[in-house]
Amino acid sequence: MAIEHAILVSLLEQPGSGYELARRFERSIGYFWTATHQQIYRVLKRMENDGWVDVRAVVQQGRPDKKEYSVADLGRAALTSWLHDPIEPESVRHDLAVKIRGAAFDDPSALLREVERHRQAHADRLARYLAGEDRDFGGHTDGGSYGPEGAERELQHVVLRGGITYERMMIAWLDDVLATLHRFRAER
Amino acid sequence: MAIEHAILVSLLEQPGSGYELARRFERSIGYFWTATHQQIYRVLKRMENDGWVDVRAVVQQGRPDKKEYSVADLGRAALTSWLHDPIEPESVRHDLAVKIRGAAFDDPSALLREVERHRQAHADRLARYLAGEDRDFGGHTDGGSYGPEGAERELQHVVLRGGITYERMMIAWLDDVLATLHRFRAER
DNA sequence: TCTTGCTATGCACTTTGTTGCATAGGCAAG
DNA sequence: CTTGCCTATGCAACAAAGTGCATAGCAAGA
Repeated sequence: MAIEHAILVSLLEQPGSGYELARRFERSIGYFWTATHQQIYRVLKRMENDGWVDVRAVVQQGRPDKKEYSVADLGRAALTSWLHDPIEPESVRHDLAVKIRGAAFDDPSALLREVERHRQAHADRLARYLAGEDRDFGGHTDGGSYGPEGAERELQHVVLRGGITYERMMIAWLDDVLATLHRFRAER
Repeated sequence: MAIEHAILVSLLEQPGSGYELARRFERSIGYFWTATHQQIYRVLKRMENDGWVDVRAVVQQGRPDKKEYSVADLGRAALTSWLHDPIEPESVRHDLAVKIRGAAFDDPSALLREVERHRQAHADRLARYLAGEDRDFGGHTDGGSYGPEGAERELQHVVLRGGITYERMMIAWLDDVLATLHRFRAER
């Protein structure tokens, strides 16, 4: 099982609607898990049927009403049980690596541009992460915002540091790839 | 599209049977793409119907006969076309990161063991990668083996270096996670 | 008022991936 | 000669995920 647990964690950190969850999956949680809104609504419905979450209709002004979900006891229990279950170390899926090995059988120039694009995308993500880190975990104690505190905050931070480390690694590796491709092209 | 291209690249590097491909997906290609044999056989059949690959029955002694697949012109063209198509930077799926954020709502001791297990798994993988690097790309010119040469070899190497860099990063990050969890536990 | 855009929710279809099961040849050890 | 293991291929059922489409409230500006 999978996305259910990411949703449970997100709802424990902060109850919210499907729409809000979808937006969190574009940032924060999205650093290590992606999900479309269709998927989220579908899973939320199932979780509601299974009694994992409670729903509350929230009337809003100036925008459509929404359904706010929060974690029910059954959901909390399901999460705890999952947290105690060992999981397999993730298996990666790197299309780009396939392309790189495929470049041996093709003109490398197109790949060069592709790798540069990816490098840029990772540099952008890194910048976003660093901005987020400064905003949410920078030294300043923002009296106005009510973010999570203590352990919750520290654990969010260490996960974000993971994202930052990952992006830095990718950039370094893509530089290695670029250098290799340039060498390869020069040889022809 | 996805696994088709990984298979095409693998078959270009070296023709082989479904069984052999499945084993490559446990090593080499498996560093950045996973696939079960069921999946591979299914896709190979489709690729054969589409004329992407050619089949040749190979009679073997001491073991069951096999079907050796190699890339046909149509497959080669399909690969080239894919190589020239831009792809989206991969989206990650880190169950462990979900668990780490979930640990804020649970006893962290269980997670501590889990993270240590993962750290060990990554250290093991790193050791395997490094051994493979030494074997296949170490300075020695092994006159007896006929590995790929030139660009193909260099590109395989840079992908392997990516795997090595990734595992090193994961180990470093998991150490950070462990330290954070220890601190969290000490605070209680 | 018409269009654009954001909030908000959802269905239907298709593709992909996973799990379980089944078959079969041959080797080696007990 | 039976059991276990490796090679080798495949089907069927199911679960998960992605893609496309549809609806609707409300606001702001052209």
